[in-house]
Amino acid sequence: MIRTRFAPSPTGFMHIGNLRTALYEYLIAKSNSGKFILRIEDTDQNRLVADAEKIIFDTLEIAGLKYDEGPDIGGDFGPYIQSQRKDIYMKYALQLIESGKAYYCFCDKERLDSLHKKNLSYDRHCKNLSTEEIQKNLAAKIPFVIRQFIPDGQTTFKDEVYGEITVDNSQLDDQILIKSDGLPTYNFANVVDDHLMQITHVVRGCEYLSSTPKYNLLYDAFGWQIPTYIHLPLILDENGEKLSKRRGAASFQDLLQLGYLPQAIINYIALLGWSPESNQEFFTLPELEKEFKISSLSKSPAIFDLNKLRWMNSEYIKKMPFDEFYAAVLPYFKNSIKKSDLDYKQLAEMSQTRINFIYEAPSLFDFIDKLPDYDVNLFVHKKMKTTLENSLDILKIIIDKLGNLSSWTQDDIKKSLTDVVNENGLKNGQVFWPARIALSGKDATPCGAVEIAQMLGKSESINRLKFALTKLEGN
RNA sequence: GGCUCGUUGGUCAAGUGGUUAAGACACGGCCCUUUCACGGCUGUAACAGGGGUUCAAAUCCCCUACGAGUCACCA
Repeated sequence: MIRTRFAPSPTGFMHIGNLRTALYEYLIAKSNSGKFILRIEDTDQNRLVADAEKIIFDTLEIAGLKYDEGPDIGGDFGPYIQSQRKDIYMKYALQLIESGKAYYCFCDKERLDSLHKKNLSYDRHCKNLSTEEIQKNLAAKIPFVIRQFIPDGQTTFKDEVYGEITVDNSQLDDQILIKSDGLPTYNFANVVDDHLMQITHVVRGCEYLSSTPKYNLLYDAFGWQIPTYIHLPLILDENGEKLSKRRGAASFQDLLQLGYLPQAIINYIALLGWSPESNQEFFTLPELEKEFKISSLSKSPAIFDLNKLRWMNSEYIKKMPFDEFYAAVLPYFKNSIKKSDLDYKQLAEMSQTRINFIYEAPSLFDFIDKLPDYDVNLFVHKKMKTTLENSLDILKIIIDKLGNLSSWTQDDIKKSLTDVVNENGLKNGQVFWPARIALSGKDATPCGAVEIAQMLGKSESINRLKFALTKLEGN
């Protein structure tokens, strides 16, 4: 059975690249009836952030990535938090020392720094300490780390995405397995846990590609079975650089805050680095589970295009069942529009195809509370065949006609305006265009003159039409 | 710098020796329409460069260029 794991370190926010990794791990497991496991990698005590775990739980929850085992729900291979597994790693590290695959190192920081300055890798200064020296140092409580001994030769591994990769072991440092605080390094904890948790497919960003040989050397040193590796290409920002907080949205939380819908985000990032066999581009999570194939993962990095995400978001808004959309948008209308006798349902209907984000809906109707300052030239429209002159004349007729209306329904208003068209031998646009401009003061509105007049009410409508008259006359 | 990986339109991408080199976003045009949006139709635009192999190369090989990753007691 396939088992994958998502192993974030609790840094306090969910990078979009990490979320995609989690998504693919989830999909690889689920598309094969496997298990998806969550493991928290908190071995760096210097980077602990409060509530960071909660953000991970919440993100996966909102994204719909349900894990089968994890810190908060348990499982047969716990604990699922690395800081709670400290003793396990030490035990395995000592086992490697026994078999000569690892060794104690007592070198201090100054010594290491000086090597580093000369661009040298670790010189194995402590590799051949005698047993007595080691015992003496340990007894004297000299701080130590445990290093992996990298043998000569070459290491080859196979990645499902990148194929076979061979690296000369001379490129590899005798890496630290156990730090001087007694906690394991990421690489070591990762190998031990993936083995103990019976992870079959190791899925991670390709920044780990070059350290993979070290992993294999560890698996070999233990005599453990090497997992299937799946390295994922990077996600870059619009400048082709790493996604960063500075340049806007780098995290899932940022995107949510900007108004992107979780399903739209998931759908979009699923397509960054993977493509389906068909041309389908809208996927629910269950559909992804069905369609996902490791073989159609891409090798080259992808640029995160907010533009396309925005489009996808607007598509998700359009697809929402109306009641759901209405419930989501209603609070925004109530908070942002002062006029209270409005038919919010109608506003919602008019909004759904016109916005990229739910919160944008009220701004479509900003002309209701206050007529904006507008340029008189808005009345001129070539295609509508309107000019400053005929707009003035026509508006006079409209004011007259609407002023005589006793009932102010959309049907009544529409009939009146249509009458103006017919009775004066005009084109629709010649009446409706100036009316809408006068009523809204905007060249684009989410509805026509009739609806706007009805929303504003009779007296406000007449006022605005008369105001337009003075503008045109003063011209 | 060493090592490793990558390179199809502005962006995401299909493509696994023979195609008019898909599709989507963005951009332009047209239609629909009392504006805008939606919807429909349509246009511009790509195999990084150079050598091979082959009857035939975006697809295979080599070199170059460019980009990226990595070389920590970070993950």
